[in-house]
Amino acid sequence: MAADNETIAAVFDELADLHEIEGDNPFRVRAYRNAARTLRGLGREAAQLLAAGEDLTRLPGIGRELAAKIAEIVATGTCAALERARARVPHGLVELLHVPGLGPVRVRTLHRALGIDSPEALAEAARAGRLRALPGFGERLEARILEALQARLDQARRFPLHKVEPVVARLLAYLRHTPGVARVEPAGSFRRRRDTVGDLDVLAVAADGAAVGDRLAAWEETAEVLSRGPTRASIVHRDGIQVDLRVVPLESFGAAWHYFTGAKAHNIAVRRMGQARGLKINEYGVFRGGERIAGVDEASVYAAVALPWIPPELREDRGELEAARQGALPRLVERADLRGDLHCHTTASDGRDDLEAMARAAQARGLEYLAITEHSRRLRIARGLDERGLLRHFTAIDELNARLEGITLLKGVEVDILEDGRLDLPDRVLERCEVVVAAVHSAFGLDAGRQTRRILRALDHPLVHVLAHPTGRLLGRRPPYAVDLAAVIRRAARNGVWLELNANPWRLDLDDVHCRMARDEGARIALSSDAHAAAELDHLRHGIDQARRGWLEARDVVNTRPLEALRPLLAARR
DNA sequence: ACGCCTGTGCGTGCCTATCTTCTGATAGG
Repeated sequence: MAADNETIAAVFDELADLHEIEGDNPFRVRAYRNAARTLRGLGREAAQLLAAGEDLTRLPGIGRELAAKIAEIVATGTCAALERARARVPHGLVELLHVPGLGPVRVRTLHRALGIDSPEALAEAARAGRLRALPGFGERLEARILEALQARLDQARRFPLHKVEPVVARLLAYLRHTPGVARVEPAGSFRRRRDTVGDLDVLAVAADGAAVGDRLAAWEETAEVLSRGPTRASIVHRDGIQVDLRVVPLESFGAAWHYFTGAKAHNIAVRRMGQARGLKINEYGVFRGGERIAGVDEASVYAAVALPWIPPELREDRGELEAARQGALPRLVERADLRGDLHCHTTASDGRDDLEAMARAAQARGLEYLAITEHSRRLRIARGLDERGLLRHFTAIDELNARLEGITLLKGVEVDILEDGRLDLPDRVLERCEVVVAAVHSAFGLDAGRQTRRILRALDHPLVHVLAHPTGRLLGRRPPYAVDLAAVIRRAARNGVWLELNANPWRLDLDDVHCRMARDEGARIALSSDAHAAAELDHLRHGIDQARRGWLEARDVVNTRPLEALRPLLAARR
């Protein structure tokens, strides 16, 4: 199958690294990195655009050369320019570039002066004390490099958002109890609610920045202090994540929060808009000449460039500034918009709570309906139900519904999509279900062609309402299976099948980019908890985070509808 | 390498803090 956007972006990133190490024109390096970024945020497969005969040079930052390379990579998986560059530059140097503290200048120095071309050789030289004498190096850097190599900190690690939430909560509570600290807020990708975060950014308002830095360094969960100055400090948390603290005076709070929230590309775009108006925007405020004209809150920063405030989840420079300028920002879906949940399990298959516990938990969370969707027979490990088991379960649901008030359980199933795309239960059973959720739980390793055909076949089944967790990924544990998601989204839109945004914080697929693609293609989203216990109904809020990053409004999410409006939609598939 | 303007060229996404260092390199959004 044709190379996907991630593959193309990876080629461009590597080209950027290689050219940077060679000391090539920095603008060329940036062009490669920009192109990689454009592709990752594109929301449509470049291969598809090419197949449709579209002109890729209309994409920002893609010109004749890069468009030709994209076509080459789509066809062959690589490109001649990459192979040539790889032949010129020892492979290990690219790895060296990703060691903290090393950039292109120092990597070149290492290679030229000492012949170092791999992390192993670097570690050996550092241990022998041969780095400190090099220009641009010193004893401290030598020690830090050795440490980074030994701790394998050179491997970029990202943490699932929900794993760092408790750390952030404890950190904020701790810093807020510091004398002289008026305010402490999270920023960075945590505030933008990305599904994974690389580090934690925290902003504090205080007159004495060094004192706040000292306080962070003294935190009982601090494992190591990386740097400390009068306005910023960085530490490594005992769980391995880096925490960056920034301290500003009150009048700069909004400008600093905006700066520290990013994304970087969004900041640059806003600052450019400022430039065009003769303004200078930095983390201390918005300045005309030497005069501060805005910055106490975020809204004032945006207002200085004639924009409304933009929700952090949208700040990726993926069109939000243009939308804001036109007054066309989406009205993002909120947790309170959800009226029901279309995917959960009970003790009847692999859940931990029974029907009644799940029903009451859903009601307590303000939901009006909950679809009970046990696994089907094929999924033995989850004690999947066969026809008899499922119909007996439906009887229990009917009985419970007769007793319950204020919450309605819907009779459903999460039916396995078999390797050939058929479903794990016969139609006569599926016809008895009010909600049919179909999902892949096996044969993750199929090639993209077969996996895509398999899923498309399931989407063509007239009794399927929802495609659950469309990529099967588990953050940091299991990559998405190979599937042409653009084709899946188009077929779902055409057939009126809903795509799930699985709110389990390890899954969160569809991801942000594909949620937006679905919206643009006219496919609807079912935002579901996939709860295997009553408490996991709280996972819905993680799904909301991702949905907002995907520009989704309440109307794009089917389970924002009240039950009486949903029932006809469900019935329409019958 | 892009993109704009032009005519085979030229300028090129922002701005600041800290350290590794010494007038720069790296890192951060």
